[in-house]
Amino acid sequence: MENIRVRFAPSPTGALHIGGIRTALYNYLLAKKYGGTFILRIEDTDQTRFVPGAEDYIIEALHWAGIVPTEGQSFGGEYGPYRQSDRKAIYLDYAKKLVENGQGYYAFDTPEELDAARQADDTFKYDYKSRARLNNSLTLSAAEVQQRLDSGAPYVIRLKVPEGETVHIQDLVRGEVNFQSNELDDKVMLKGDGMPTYHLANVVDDRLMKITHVIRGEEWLPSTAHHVLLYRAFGWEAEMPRFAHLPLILKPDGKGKLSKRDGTRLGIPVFPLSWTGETPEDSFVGFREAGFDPRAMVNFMAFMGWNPGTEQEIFSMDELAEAFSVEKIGKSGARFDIEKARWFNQQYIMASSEEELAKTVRPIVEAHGHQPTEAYLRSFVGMMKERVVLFPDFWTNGAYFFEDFTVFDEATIRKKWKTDGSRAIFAPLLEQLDGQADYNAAAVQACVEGFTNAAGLKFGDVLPILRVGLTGTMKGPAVFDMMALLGKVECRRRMERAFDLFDQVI
RNA sequence: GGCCCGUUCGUCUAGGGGUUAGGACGCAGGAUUUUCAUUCCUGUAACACGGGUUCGAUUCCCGUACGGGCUACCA
Repeated sequence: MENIRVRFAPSPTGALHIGGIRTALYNYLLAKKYGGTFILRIEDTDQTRFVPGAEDYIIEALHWAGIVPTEGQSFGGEYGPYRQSDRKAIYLDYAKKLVENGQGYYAFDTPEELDAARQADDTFKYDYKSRARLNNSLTLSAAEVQQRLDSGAPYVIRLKVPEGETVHIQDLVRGEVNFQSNELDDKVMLKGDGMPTYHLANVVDDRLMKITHVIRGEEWLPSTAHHVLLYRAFGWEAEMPRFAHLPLILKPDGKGKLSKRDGTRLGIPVFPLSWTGETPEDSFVGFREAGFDPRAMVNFMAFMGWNPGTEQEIFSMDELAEAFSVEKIGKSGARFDIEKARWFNQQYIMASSEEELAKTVRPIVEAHGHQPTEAYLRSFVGMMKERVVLFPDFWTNGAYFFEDFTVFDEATIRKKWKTDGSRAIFAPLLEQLDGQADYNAAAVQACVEGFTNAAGLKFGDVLPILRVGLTGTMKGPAVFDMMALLGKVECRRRMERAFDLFDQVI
């Protein structure tokens, strides 16, 4: 395959759903695999649904995910403009061409009239039958049509769907799909406000931008028949792009496709980035803010509906592009499973260097009022990285590296600490620890072992006291490693504070 | 309702006329770690149903059921 040109064409109506990210990803992967071009086109033809900030959101989300366009809105290129509202005149030309060729016609029926027709008959369709009795340039005289146009009366341009044909679609994912043209309605191509509908704009732009593959969600499959008819009407059918319709992403629970509401309802992210809408109901947390590594999100999304056919699970973007093929895209909907996403994230965190992790974790720690040295922070993330799933877990599970604990594991202390003697027993340990010239893990361990043996205790009597005394919890990295990082003075301070607490509380 | 698409463990999926139907997540148990996590081992669990075709269907065909999408001057 050569000169692959694919596009991701979202509508800026709000935050970009995770399904959109996957569509963008598959397009990107195909382009990357064959050295093609990945284009971002903004489909803002519905002025009533335009949401300020949505375009910026889309671009930022793509950058964050590493699915970066090589051409398109805000990325430049020779086939612009890439925002459909900036291409209005182009669509008008093509819509008129349709009328001139006899493949389209002007229609003057008002939305109210059409609503009424649907009210009267719920099977009403503006099609090859009904157009003969409706208000359009097929039924009106040429003079009357011209008069209406001249008077500035509102009109739309509709596609004149041919009668009695079978439209064949060769879908890369689904194989051959057929539609009877008699089932198809005469879709509006140019709206009353002069803007094109999705169908016209999409076909015209894909043609003008030399798109070779249309990879989009399954919801577009039914209207693809109209698109094929449109290519035919313009005489472009022979160079029509190839179609690939992706399976939908389904709700984690219940039935139906994943919706933005599922995120809030289940407390899981279904958007790449957080979005603040006008109301709390229209505001959502993103994968980024929830603490996901974008590489993990991408890896996870890649596997929703596609599989390399091998047993490898962890893929970098480069590996994904290498292994990707449209033929391996599945046909059935994939249920969104946040547990799997969490597993991927854990894998990526464990595989990350301390340097990388420190960079991500620093802002989290600083948000809690601490400015650790880089060395300290790196040791910290190194010790914690096998014990976290999401980035915020570093703080949630490891705050004691930076400040005193406020609650501690009382159950363990009750078992191991005696108010009438433990303090005296452990006092020598504190002294011996203070005597360590080099407070490294091995030295501290040797010291603790020496104390344990001399006191006739078992490791199991001493370690929990140290661990809970230092951190408040029984969960965490190796005690001696933590002690070495905390340092002699801090350990002594913490133990004395803990002994006081133990005596008070137990 | 009409048109279109789909259906392998709870989930993501591999596979494909004759297989012990494979992997991953999750869950359960065990080993290691005198913590937790990691790691390793083991277990759990699936071809929607009914007819064909065939020596043989989970795999091919047709139905049914179920699920989904579309059916706007929204994308």
